[in-house]
Amino acid sequence: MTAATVPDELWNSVGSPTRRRLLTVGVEAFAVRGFHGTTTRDIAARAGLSPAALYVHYRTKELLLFDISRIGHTESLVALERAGAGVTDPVERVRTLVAHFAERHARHHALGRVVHYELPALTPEHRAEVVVTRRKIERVFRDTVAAGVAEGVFRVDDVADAGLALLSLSLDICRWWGQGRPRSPRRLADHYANLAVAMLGAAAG
Amino acid sequence: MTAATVPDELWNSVGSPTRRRLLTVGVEAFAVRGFHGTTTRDIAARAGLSPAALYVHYRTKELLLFDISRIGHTESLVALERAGAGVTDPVERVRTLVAHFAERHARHHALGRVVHYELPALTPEHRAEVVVTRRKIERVFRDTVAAGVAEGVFRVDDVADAGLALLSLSLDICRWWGQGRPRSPRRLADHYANLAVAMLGAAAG
DNA sequence: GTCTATATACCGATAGAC
DNA sequence: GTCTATCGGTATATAGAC
Repeated sequence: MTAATVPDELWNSVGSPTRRRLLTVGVEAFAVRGFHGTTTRDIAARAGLSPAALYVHYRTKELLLFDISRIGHTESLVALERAGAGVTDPVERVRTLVAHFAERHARHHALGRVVHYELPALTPEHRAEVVVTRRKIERVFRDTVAAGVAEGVFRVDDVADAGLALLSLSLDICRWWGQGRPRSPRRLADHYANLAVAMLGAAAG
Repeated sequence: MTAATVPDELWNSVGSPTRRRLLTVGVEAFAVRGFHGTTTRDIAARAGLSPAALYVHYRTKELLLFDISRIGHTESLVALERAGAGVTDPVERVRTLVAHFAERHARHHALGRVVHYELPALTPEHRAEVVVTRRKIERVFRDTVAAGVAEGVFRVDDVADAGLALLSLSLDICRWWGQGRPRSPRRLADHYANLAVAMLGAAAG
């Protein structure tokens, strides 16, 4: 229930099946015990390998975390941009982006915990690389708020704060999901989309 | 900048000065490196003690985390109830609660990261104990939403979801605070209070 | 209550055979 | 690419003097 299955489609860009299995069990382990609390022996055992076999695919434990984080961030940004493609009306765009991001963080809450909470465990260089993608995700939300304000359909005190608020709303789902609060990801996403639109001062049309 | 100072007032209920110092440096260390990534040697060194002296005050590393988590949760609930005491109008109550919780998670973002993200590192018994307090905090927000809906001043799809949304909005601040986004905690809290009230379908009076 | 010294266990990573 | 065996380092926690 708390330990969710990680969908294999996330690793479509990864050719090796063993690497895909390591990415999946890595997410499951890191999400529950954290990066430092997970042993390479545990990861290997979950993947059905000996402790040594891991190092053929990832030279260090941190490189496995980096691969998870890098792919997780990139796929998230690509999916977000695809969801919002062609949606120009600010109200509809906020509704679409928040619903997509919320549903994603409900369905992939284990991956969410790893990419959002294990960031400090990355080397400074690797962290800097994924932070670039994080900033792009934030900008998608902030630019949409700014566009709505410019068109006069949104009314907020501060565009940057409101953008972060949209992000927090959807992202924090990965923290509490699966702790005795059974919900439909789709319904939750719809509710949050409505909350988001209202939050920005637009009519709840 | 990222490593914030932890205010000593948080540990007013703790008599021993050495314990207070251990609680403070424990928060600082756990917030950055996580529970499993922090060594007892590091905690002891930060407190100006030998590695062995820690065990006079806390029999295990987990008991230090538990003390931080227990006090952090209790103080948070007490402060929240005090902030909302006497505020009965649902709109003003939401504004007050969200502003308080948001400002707290900005000022005490290190403590927030420990109590919210290191929960799985507690023993099942200790985790169960702090979860009781967490549920009470959630109920403060949810009950306020429910009251506003009953009075007809709020309009939401689902009371529980809206309550969690208020919580997410304020709580997630501790995740992104101090990462190159300088802000005034008070101003941010005011902005978020306005967003929260609007989110629930009330007039932004 | 603090120290130095250390027991005991485990961790990340490597060596070398197959 | 996987295995068994293991190195070297470090972790939590304890023993015993002061």
